[in-house]
Amino acid sequence: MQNEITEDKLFPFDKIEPKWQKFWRDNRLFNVDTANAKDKYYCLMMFPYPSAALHVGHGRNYIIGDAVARYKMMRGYNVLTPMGFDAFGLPAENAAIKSGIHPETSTLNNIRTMKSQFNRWGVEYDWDREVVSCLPDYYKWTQWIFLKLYEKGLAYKKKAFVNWCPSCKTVLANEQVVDNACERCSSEVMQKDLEQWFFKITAYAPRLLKDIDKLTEWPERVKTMQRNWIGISRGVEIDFKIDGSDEKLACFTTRVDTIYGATFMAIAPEHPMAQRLIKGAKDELRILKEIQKMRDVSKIERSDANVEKEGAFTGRYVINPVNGNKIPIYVANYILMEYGSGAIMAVPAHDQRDFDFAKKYKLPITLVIDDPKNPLNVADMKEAYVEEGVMVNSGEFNGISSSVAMEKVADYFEAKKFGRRSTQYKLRDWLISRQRYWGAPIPIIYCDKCGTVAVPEKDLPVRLPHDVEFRPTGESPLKFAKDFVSAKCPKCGGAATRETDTMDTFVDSSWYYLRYITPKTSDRPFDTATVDKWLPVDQYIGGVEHAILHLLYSRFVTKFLHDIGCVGFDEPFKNLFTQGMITKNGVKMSKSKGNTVSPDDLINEYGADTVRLYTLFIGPPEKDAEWSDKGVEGAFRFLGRVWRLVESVRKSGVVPVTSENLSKEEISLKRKMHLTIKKVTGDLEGGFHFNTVISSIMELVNESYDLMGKNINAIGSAVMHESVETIITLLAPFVPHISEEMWQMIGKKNSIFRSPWPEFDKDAIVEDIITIPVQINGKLRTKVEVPLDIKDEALKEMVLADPKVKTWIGAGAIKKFIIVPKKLVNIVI
RNA sequence: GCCGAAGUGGUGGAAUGGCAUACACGCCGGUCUCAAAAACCGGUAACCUCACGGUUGUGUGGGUUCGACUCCCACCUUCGGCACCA
Repeated sequence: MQNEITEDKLFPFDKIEPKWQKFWRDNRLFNVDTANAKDKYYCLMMFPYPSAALHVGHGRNYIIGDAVARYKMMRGYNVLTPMGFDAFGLPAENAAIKSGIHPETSTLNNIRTMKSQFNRWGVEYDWDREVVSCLPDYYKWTQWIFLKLYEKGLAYKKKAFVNWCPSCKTVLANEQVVDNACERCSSEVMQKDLEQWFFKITAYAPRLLKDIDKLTEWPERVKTMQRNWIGISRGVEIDFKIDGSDEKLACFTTRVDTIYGATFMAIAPEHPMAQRLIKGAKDELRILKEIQKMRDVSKIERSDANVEKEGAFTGRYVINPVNGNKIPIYVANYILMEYGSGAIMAVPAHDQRDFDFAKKYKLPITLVIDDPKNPLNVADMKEAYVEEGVMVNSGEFNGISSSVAMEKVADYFEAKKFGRRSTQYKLRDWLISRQRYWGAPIPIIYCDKCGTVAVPEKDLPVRLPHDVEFRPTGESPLKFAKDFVSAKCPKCGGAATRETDTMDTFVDSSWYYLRYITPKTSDRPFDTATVDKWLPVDQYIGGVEHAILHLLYSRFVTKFLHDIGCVGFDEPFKNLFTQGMITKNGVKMSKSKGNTVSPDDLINEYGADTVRLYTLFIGPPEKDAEWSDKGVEGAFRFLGRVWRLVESVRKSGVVPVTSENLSKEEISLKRKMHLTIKKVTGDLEGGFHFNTVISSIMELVNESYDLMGKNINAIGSAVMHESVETIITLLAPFVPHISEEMWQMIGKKNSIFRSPWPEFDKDAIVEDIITIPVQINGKLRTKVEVPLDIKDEALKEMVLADPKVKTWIGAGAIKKFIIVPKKLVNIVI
């Protein structure tokens, strides 16, 4: 690959890189004293699951983070950039079932491998703060958070239909089900009626939604996803009196304006009143069977919009409060028990689902909102009219627009006490139980006498036993660990048993960013004062795949900790950056697709700086990008070019300090240099535009070469020395090893990361003579060179005297003469 | 269906009301060399023209403006999220 002749043209990355990696570590460049540091900057990357080997696609996240951290360091901040491992979870356990290697062993091995990969990338962290979620000194505090939630009634156990992955043999949170399939293994998810632990995240739904507005520095798409997931609906909850009973049936509607058009009621098959309503009906048994049939279909299957609507008449009626009409009550498969009150008023004329149902069961359809443009006729309607319109058949509300009626009817309902305004959310409580081994045990004890008892804080952690048969059976493997299960009741001291489910790993990852601040505290999860000093996180960087799960759960846990006085802020992440993924052959890089590119091979061939530079140059970092091996070579060539430039300038000898009497070319290079500083700094401050940052540094390198080509004596000039120094400094955050080395080559003693970022000089950017494009009727025709401070009149005269302009104008009359100062001239003829 | 993001050379992309295609990849040519590689220099949107130069051109169709990749309206396509949520 590298023959003798080319050898000396390259830069010796294989020597440079280990040298500086050691230097940074020996000099503790990335270690921060969180208690005393001023001008803090908390740069956080989502901590990874420890997997066997990282590919260049994974690398993007860490390289971006490292570049940000190093840049902020050069801007004078005390940058905290910690790293840890989200170390509990299914893959290690599944691998263990296959290979027989204990999850702890494989996890800790993988962590070691990953750390050495970070090291080779030149990605540095404050390793004194490493957090590993599967170690007892960490999960002790995960359990502590559970206990605090339990204390406040926000962790509770209930029997519920839950998502069950038959392959992973565990339950899943709603957030972990994607297209009816397990997020992890893609098996089709089933429903099971199980008793499980939940966190009451729904209690925080209004705040989680409202505070999204505070997250001004989050990507819009992430905020939208969270809004959709929380899913707010405003409407009215109506109490319908059941005919022949004192009982009421509550239902939620967002379209109270259509109340006069309600022609039937529909309740979910699971509705608690269903059994009672049908009691005594003459074909009670048949109805019961039909309801049972609906319940037997899995909820997920049932919630598919394409499933045929099914229903059964209960034989009972409710009274419509506005007009006293008797409305039949149906049990229907399209009603979800979890949303609203599990019952709806059906308005077939103005809701497509109700329309379909009414057509099938031949129920009446009453039009109450008419289309002002094309008046409707029920007999001709092929689908529900769901738009706004004019109220008809609606008593005193006739004639007004439906949007106005929406409020008036709601007011009327509240005045008459028929119902009340209400807000509903789609968000469901967070199911945290898992019937698996490799997770944090839920700190609960069951006593025959005292019932469910929380493990006292002093007894934490509830240790995960090491030797357990963890083959998945559908029941928690811990159930079969006798020593683990048997416990003393903390209340009465009697024999009791432990909860054997473990916690969802998203609980572990919902608070790790707090632990980094004071990672060694052993009497509490973190020190509040220090955490309040460092958080919210200044910059969070990670993949968009966590837009809902991790980011929503972390926001919830932070708000909870805020409410119990453990932290002073209620949003954990001020700035969020979600990087795009790296594709190869058009698809996401992954081991299963067989299209991964190994960083190790590339680092051996080109060095880490080349891989880093290419990764940052590949495109806008928030967008997906296609990996190109040719592009890597281009990055490598560029670094070689910079290296040779620095070498030539260094060899040229002592720098003349004066920058007076500069040649025209030198002035031009100096201007370019200051423009580059301006552009690079602006592009970094205004977002992470690494691709344009690098291209503008390339331009400066090209111009420096141009000057050398034009004037060999320029190599030794002050301007050239300055330019080279600037190039090295601007490149440092991206290609740290070669930058440190070149920095030393030009005689600097300090680490470049303890040297200041360059400032641009306004005066050096100003040009005396500027080129002004001249347009005629908006089309570029020529350019004129004029002094910067030329007066409009003089400019006009000069432009009109230009022979090209004269030709173009010809005999035409000038209608307008537009001058954009220092930018452009446009003549309209 | 609803919400969000995007659409620019052969390729990745740059320019957010003022010179479209910076920078890089690829390709073509030159210098050096016995030769090659590397390096350095130059060219590279399409069409017309020997050339000078001109015309067209940022998904499509309209509009605003002296001037539009950029703003407005309508649409098409791709990607991502949500979806029987009353």
